[in-house]
Amino acid sequence: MSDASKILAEKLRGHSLLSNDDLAAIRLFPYQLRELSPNEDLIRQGDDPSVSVLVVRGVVGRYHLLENGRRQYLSFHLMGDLPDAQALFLDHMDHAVCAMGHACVALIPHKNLLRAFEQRPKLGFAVWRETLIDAAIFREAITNNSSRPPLARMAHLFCELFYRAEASSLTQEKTLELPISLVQWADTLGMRIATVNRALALLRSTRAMEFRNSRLSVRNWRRMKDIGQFDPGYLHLRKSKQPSP
Amino acid sequence: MSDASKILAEKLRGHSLLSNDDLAAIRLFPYQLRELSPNEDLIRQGDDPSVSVLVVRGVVGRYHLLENGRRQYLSFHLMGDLPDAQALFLDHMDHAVCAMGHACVALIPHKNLLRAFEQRPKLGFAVWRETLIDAAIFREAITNNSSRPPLARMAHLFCELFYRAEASSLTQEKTLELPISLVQWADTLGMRIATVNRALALLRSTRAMEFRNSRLSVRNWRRMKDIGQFDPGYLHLRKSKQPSP
DNA sequence: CGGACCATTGACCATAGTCAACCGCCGTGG
DNA sequence: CCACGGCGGTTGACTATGGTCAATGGTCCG
Repeated sequence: MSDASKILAEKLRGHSLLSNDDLAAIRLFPYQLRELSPNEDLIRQGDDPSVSVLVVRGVVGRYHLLENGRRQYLSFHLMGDLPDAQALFLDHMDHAVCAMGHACVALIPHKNLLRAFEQRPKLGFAVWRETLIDAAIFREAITNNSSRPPLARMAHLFCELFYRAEASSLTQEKTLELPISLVQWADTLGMRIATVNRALALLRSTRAMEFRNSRLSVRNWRRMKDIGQFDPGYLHLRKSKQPSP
Repeated sequence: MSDASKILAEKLRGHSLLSNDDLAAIRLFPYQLRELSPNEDLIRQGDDPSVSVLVVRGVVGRYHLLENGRRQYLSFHLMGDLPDAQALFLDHMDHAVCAMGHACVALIPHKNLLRAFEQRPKLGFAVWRETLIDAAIFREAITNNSSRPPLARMAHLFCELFYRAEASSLTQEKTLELPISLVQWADTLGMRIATVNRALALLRSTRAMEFRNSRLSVRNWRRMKDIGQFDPGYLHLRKSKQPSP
């Protein structure tokens, strides 16, 4: 089984039960690998891509471009994520997708995915579920950015990213590589760089976690969860209910 | 064709092309009507519903319950919306669904929906698309609440609701019934009731729009769009591309 | 009639935004 | 080789915006 197929299969198996036939169908998807430089745009607002993106390595982000030229980052994606699955069924991108640091993605043609979903509805349901988890993450971001003070807001986002990374075995020694600058955290959380910096300093002083040199280190997960008021339920990472019509 | 089926079909036809067989399948969905009082919870956080909700009349909202007991409203839904479609594939609700004013919903069993989606993938794709538009609305809410000042933030939300209502022919004489109190607007936009009130007063003074007695009246759509920096692209309300595998 | 809830307004204050200066690092080019 | 410039991060001082609190009035309903 090729690399990208294995990554996709692993990801979907994180929440969905797939039959051997489903796995075989995944194995048949053709794809093309693409290396990305830091900050490189993969898809722009308004595009209508004909391939889907699977993150193979690194971190990919999605963002809205604002009238004043600034960005609002919407989400970050790690290995196994499908950051633009919605393009399968929507005719233009309402946001852009870019690489945060160096990254590698696999591009899978829409037509192969769609054909597989028609023939194997359960496989489609698994990807559908993936897009629904995506939406749950957006909902949490609304709440995070709208109703938590700066410290908790940063902590919550760190908790989420770390938790998701652990679920995909992407952490090493309680640290996670996140090539995201303070300006970018600011443009994610709806704060200013100064506030981000002060929040980071405060977090460091709690000894719960530390972000430095593009690495997030977790020192005390329990305390970190408390500070961020983090409850991972919304990530729906256990096996979810399977449709049994 | 029964009422609820007609409403659902109309909604899906707003963005998807459906065959006569697809429409026939929709007509076969059994459902139960339920009347809701203002503020009545329909689904609670943590529930695992076995029926899907279709809004038939009134306004329905979704919200996160916060640690401090306050609410963060995530979205509002008008006639034709499926405010909990994600429950089809996720095993517990990460948020609650409630009626904002008096409302009426149709409850459709998951098992009928899922069986139809297996037999008629295109029908499933249409509902999938619906959930993807939902996600696009969440993304816009992130941006709205995180990076627009109070005045623009209110205006943007009003624009979105009015635009969606017009698309479903739910406005009368440029006004829209929205049984949502100032506290609830505040809990939606991440502001305080005082700020909401001042923003509303300011909006009134622009003569672009007015919200009073649960009614939103649009006086000057062009100016309103400008104030809210509103671009309806993210609502994906034209016919979207159809899968042709 | 009394109480609850919603809307409105004013005065005060705290928080985060703004602005500016500075540091360290790195890559480039003289 | 070093000088330079740019970028990312850090910090301090000031300020403006929006949050807090309190008081008032209106309306609906029991």
